[in-house]
Amino acid sequence: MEWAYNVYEDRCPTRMVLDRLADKWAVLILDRLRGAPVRFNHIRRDIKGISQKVLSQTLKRLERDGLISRAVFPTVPVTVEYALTPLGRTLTDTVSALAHWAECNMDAVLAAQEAYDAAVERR
Amino acid sequence: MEWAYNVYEDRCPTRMVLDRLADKWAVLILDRLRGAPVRFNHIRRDIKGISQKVLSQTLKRLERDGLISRAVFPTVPVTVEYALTPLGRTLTDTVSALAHWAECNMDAVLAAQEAYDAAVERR
DNA sequence: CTGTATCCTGCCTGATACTG
DNA sequence: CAGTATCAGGCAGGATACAG
Repeated sequence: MEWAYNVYEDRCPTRMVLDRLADKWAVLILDRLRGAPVRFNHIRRDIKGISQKVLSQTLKRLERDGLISRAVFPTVPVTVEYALTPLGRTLTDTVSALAHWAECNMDAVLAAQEAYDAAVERR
Repeated sequence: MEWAYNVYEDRCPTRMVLDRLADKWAVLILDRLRGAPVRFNHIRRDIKGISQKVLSQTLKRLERDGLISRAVFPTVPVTVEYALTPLGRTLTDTVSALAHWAECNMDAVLAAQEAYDAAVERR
């Protein structure tokens, strides 16, 4: 499969979309939402190291991009559930493949880094 | 396919790897290198908008991660060719799938953005 | 041609505090 | 619980100049 001609162009819409996807937190969040809807602080607890601010920002961006939905329940205090939209669901396999690759090839990458650093050291 | 338990942990090696892949320029470069080896300035010209510095940094990181190789030819002036390593080649399909998704669903995302912005406007 | 070095600016982020 | 507002600091990234 080939990309369309304009992926390499600056500011083409495809690049904009790619920009969103090429984000660590977005990838983790999209994967986290693969199952049932999840609440804000639940995601926050699950994805270690993400700040409230960044989580909020990323969720908003993903919602704006139509990848996730936001449902507010008028409980006290309020409950908000995030879930994948149908569009977002078409992306999960791809995104998970990326993360899966990271899992599987982590060792190879770490070994390569050590070899590289050792080679630099010797110079 | 499920991720290993620790993807959600902070500073796990998998996250480190994911960090590298979740980079716009890295994705574009890896895709650009799918064919024959390419020289530095050739990549620079092809990928619009990338600066010399960022290209240099990203290439070095990808080389350190064992994803691409760097071959120096003692011509005058010197010629340097970058190519995918076997390890890097195992990643191209995944990375290209991501970019392909961006191409195919660009319109849906843009439409979602417009709808979102219009909804915000109305408030 | 293929980079590195330096400076400088702007944005991103964390920290903190506050609101509905 | 689910955010927003504000501020300060750091670091990524552009511009420019220079080197091998």
